[in-house]
Amino acid sequence: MVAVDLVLLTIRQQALQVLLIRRGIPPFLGRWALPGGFVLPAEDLFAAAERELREETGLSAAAGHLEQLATYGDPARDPRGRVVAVAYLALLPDLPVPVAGSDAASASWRPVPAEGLAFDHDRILADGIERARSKLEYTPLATAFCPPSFTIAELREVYETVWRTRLDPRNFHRKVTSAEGFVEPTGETVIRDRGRPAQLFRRGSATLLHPALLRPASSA
Amino acid sequence: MVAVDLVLLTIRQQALQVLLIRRGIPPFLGRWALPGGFVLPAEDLFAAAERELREETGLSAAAGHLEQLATYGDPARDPRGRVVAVAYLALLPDLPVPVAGSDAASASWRPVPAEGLAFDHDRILADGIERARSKLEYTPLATAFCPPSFTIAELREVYETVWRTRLDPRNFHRKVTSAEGFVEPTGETVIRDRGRPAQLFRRGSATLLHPALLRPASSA
DNA sequence: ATCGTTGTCGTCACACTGACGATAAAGGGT
DNA sequence: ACCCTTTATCGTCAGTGTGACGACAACGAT
Repeated sequence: MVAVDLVLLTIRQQALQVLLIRRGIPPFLGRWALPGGFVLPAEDLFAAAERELREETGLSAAAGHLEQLATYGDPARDPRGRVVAVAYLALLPDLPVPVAGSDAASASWRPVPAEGLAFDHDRILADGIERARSKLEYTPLATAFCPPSFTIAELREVYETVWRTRLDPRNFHRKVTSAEGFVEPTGETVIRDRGRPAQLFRRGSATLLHPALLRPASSA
Repeated sequence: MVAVDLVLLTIRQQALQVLLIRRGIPPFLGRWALPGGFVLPAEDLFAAAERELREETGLSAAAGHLEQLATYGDPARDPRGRVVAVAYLALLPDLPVPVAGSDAASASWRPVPAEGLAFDHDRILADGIERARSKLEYTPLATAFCPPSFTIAELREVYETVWRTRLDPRNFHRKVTSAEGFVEPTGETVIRDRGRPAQLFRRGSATLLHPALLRPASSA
């Protein structure tokens, strides 16, 4: 009667992508759906979300970020009967792992926006994306999409991808490095493709950004 | 198995208060608890929250503001067995009604912080208060605590009470009146206690404040 | 009339922002 | 070697929002 559904977001191939599973059984046979499953009788909700995350990706929650999103309880959301779904949102770095499918034969990363999902998963996904967009503004969670060390340009690409915007590299650099506890320099530098080598950074200790990085007004 | 719990906040007697019910049956007999109840088999979660709100206060959700807060599912949170609680947060104007107790004999407004509540209601209440504090920053929801028309000073008292801070009346006035769609003048004026008459305002149409009203740095 | 009280407008220095110029440090081609 | 392109990083400047606070307006009480 109580299920946990996951919105797993990552950035692959310059695009925001979500992990979806093609359903092998009715209802919604053959349709894409968010991964999820029922909560075990003596299991905490967060623990259930962590378990699903591990089953689907092999990752622990520590690698990225996992938080409760919202709960969906429309009596008609599941044709089989009353199922209340507690949705969790995860932001994950790009995995070399091509999704260790456990029971789900065909799981894969799909670009967002995705449409025509099973159940009310279109709305859950939309809510998750909006939450992610908004959290980038006032928390350092963009680093959850990055590997342990990264350049400012890579962090900027995260913002540009999630917000679907272009950001001025010079202003972005200034804001990120002046926001207390957002990123810390590792001291190393690295050459990515062309151009001058960039400094490497790791996540800072802040949980809230001050000042915040507000997205530009027009978000079509 | 699925319950809805309500965090009903209002401002009475210059203080932030929450509606609590003294439990008449075990477990936690005699302790204060958040109002709540089980979700009916064919009932939507939001509808269940609205129903509880109406039963406890006689108010409809339209009078104030009602939103989902979070879901709590620790297997041990209810000694009687597994109950997943979907918590809702409501911000309400000060009711002349002294709480129309339906089944709950002893419901009353209690000042926050309240401690020693039944179940995990201490945490739910704390989460609700923090959500309310934070929402005042970037939404016009402070008006949900006010009657249909109000003065800027009354709106300021809402902020001061919820944030436990003093705000400069002149700066507050400037920010509120310059934030697009926050409040609209009704054209009328009113004399409250002493001093110069104040203009009356009603809620504007905005759902997001721009620019936001950030709370001062130190929030003890 | 004077005073205390509350509401409203103005001023000023400072912080943050967006737009954009300038320089640094790499690789590629000739 | 020498340009040229590319990317990273630092600086500048005007506009805007903010906190601190002065000034005045409009009421009731004395």
